[in-house]
Amino acid sequence: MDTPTLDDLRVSASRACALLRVLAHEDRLVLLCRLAEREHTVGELEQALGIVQPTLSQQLGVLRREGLVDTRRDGKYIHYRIASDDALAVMQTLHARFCADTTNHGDTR
Amino acid sequence: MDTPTLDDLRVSASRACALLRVLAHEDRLVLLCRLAEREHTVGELEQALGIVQPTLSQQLGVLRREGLVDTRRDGKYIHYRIASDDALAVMQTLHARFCADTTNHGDTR
DNA sequence: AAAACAATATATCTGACGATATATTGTTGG
DNA sequence: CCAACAATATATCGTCAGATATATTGTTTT
Repeated sequence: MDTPTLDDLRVSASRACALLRVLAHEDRLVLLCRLAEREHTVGELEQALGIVQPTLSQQLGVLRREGLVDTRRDGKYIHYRIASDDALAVMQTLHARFCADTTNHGDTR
Repeated sequence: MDTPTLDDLRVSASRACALLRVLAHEDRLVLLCRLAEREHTVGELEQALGIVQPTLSQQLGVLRREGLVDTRRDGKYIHYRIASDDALAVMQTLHARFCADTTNHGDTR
């Protein structure tokens, strides 16, 4: 468990970076927050988050292509849910750090 | 501990997103990996990572301005170290997910 | 303490990528 | 076949990364 080779590090960093690039977008992050609770239809997300539908669809498309979410069609509606454990793990870390309990204002920075 | 208001969510997402944008860059990620072990001088980082000095200095500048690293001058050399617990927490999550022990190839995706 | 040298930082420019908005097309249910 | 919902295509625009040149800061030697 010592320092990895530069190549190994680069390979891991490249993969991690690909995930981070998808997460580093406020709309997508908020979408994933909601989806982390439970699955949602596009219409629900649109209403809950106030994102206009085409924008929403594009960002959902990014999440789909990158494998962070999966879809399920139920008649007219399409339900989205989180599909990536990696993404979920990062989301949980972020939640603990940035959405922590507002009663506890310990500034651990 | 139920669903936050949209405003709260947006505020948290905005802050988290700011961190993610800084992390979502392969060179910066690799830099932070090395700095997570111990502090390093610019010259050490340059040699260890094969990044040309001006590029390195620019990325270190980003990390500094965003408060992810801190510096200490020792004569001719400037030592960099990680300064943000938030960044460190995300780095640890990423390490566990993407740099896991190569002997254990469990694909938990 | 001044000159020469080494380490680090900054400025400027160019090219490429990513985001947004608008328009259009596809699909489902009645 | 019409209305509502969702996805996609396209054009425009801004932002960011990388390269080169240059500036700044500190150290060492005399």
